Amino acid sequence: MSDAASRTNASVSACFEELAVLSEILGANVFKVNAFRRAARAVEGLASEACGMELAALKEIDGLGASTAAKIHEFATSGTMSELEELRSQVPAGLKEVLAIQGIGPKTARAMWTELGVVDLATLKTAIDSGKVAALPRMGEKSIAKMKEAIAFAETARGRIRIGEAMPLADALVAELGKIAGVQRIAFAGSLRRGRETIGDLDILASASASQKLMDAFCSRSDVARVLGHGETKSSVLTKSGVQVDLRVVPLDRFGAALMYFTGSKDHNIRMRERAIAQGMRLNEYGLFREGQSGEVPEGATPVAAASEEEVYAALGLDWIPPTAREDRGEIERFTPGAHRSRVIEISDIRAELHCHTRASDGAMTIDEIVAEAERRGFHTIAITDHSKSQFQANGLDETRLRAHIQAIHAARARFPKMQIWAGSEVDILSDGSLDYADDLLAELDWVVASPHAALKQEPRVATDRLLKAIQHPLVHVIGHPTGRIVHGRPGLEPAMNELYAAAKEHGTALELNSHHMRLDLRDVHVRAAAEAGCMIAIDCDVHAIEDFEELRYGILTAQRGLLTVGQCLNALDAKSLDAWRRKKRV
DNA sequence: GCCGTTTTCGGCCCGACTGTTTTCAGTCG
Repeated sequence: MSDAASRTNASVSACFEELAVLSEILGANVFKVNAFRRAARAVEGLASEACGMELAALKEIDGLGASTAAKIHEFATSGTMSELEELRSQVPAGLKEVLAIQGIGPKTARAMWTELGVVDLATLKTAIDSGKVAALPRMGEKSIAKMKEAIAFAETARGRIRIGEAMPLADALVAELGKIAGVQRIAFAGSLRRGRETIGDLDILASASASQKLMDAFCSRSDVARVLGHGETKSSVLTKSGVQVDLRVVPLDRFGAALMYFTGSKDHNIRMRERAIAQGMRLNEYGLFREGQSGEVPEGATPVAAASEEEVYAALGLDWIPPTAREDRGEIERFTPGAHRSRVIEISDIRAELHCHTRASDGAMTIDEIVAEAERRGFHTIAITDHSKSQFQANGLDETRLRAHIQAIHAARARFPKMQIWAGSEVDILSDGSLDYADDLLAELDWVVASPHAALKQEPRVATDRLLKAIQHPLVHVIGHPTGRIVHGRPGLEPAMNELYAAAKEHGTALELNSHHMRLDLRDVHVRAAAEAGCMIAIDCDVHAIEDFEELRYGILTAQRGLLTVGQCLNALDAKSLDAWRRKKRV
């Protein structure tokens, strides 16, 4: 761990998270534990690399203080944190997986470790079977049974699922349950509504005149594998595909407060409740309430605001904050009434698709089919960008085929007079940063997306230089999926992103936010940092088949999480401006 | 460990649920 390669924000964040878990097991002050967790999230959401920052600058970051800043500094120079090493030497490594079991918290984990010698899941199971766990205080028959079930679940659980799997499931559920008689309002909440790239479980919120009927219907759906809980206001099921879905029913006049509460994030909610308290109010899932003389909210009090999110935010002195911004990353300042803020991109702003594949390489559509679909969606521009020759497994085009393809694409212009149709390529950025076609051929193309596809485990410095070379190339318009990561698949390259942003701005090269839910690359924090650095971003769907156009919604959610403004998105330019931007690379 | 329109010390979000208890500790979201 002594090379600079692993000193990313993700690894710093993981250290703080581990500090939290280990100190929690050791019985540390819960506020100290929370402070470590908050530091972990603060670093994770940082625009620039924490390890490259000065101590003084680190201390200024919300959620970091003298102690956590010093730890980051130590990590930057030594590759580790001495306090973390100290805790690791005290706590068995396997206890972390014990603490991760649903229903087992720090107190229980600690008791089982110190009193029964439980050090991992295997010793936990042995301790349960031998009856030793049952001998602990407050540990009865039901607790043991639940623990066994939770262990079995943990051993088979899927973990978080990608947004592209969760969203269709949520849409279908909301549509299906919304048809049940008596349902007045229904919506999904949680991290899905915030547009996170992965989702732990689905949260669905409803108001209904006959709550029990809705709950019964929910629990008896055909794709339910197991009912985890079945009450009048809250039910949970596990679907056959292994996804946990929670349904909660709230009164219609409290829907806004509940939607806000269940949308989160937890950190955002905490900030909102703190804000309520500072104004002599209390906020919970039933509404915003004014405190009485005693400082408590009187029983049965009427809320100051509850029916809509807008009301609740307004009563707290804020403009409505979009769910994608609710991560405790400065949104309160941003959405203070009167604060200047540029309009963030929306799906209806997108008027061009600049990265797609036809049957010439590995796509499923013809040129005409893709152009027709783009036109149908109200786009003014489409760039056809099939793979280059090194992508032989994707039937990449050699020079001869590409020249013929350019002719075929240009010929389509006569059939779609209203569309701006560009002959392009998604040219491979080879491992040394050179491109897969010679410059003279690239110059014949209207549009060049340069992407890394192979050698995705390069050292960060090598990867940075490789991508910089492509960004600086005078014929390249966009860097496609810059890191090559796959969500829940592979980490991809870990270049010094700040260097990429600076070079992209200087050379007028755009960076892609690839909308496909498997990629989402750039990711949200990258988009935010790139936008702050003044880069142009292309939001593309990397279309291979007609349904891929629908991936745009995930790209837009990610862009919104990155606070990308309309003016910084290539695909939101009008046809003439976009063409003018393109031509800057063709003089 | 962090933080400040009550504070540089003394607080730190809130409610529900569960199972174990005769009043509440622990966990979760």
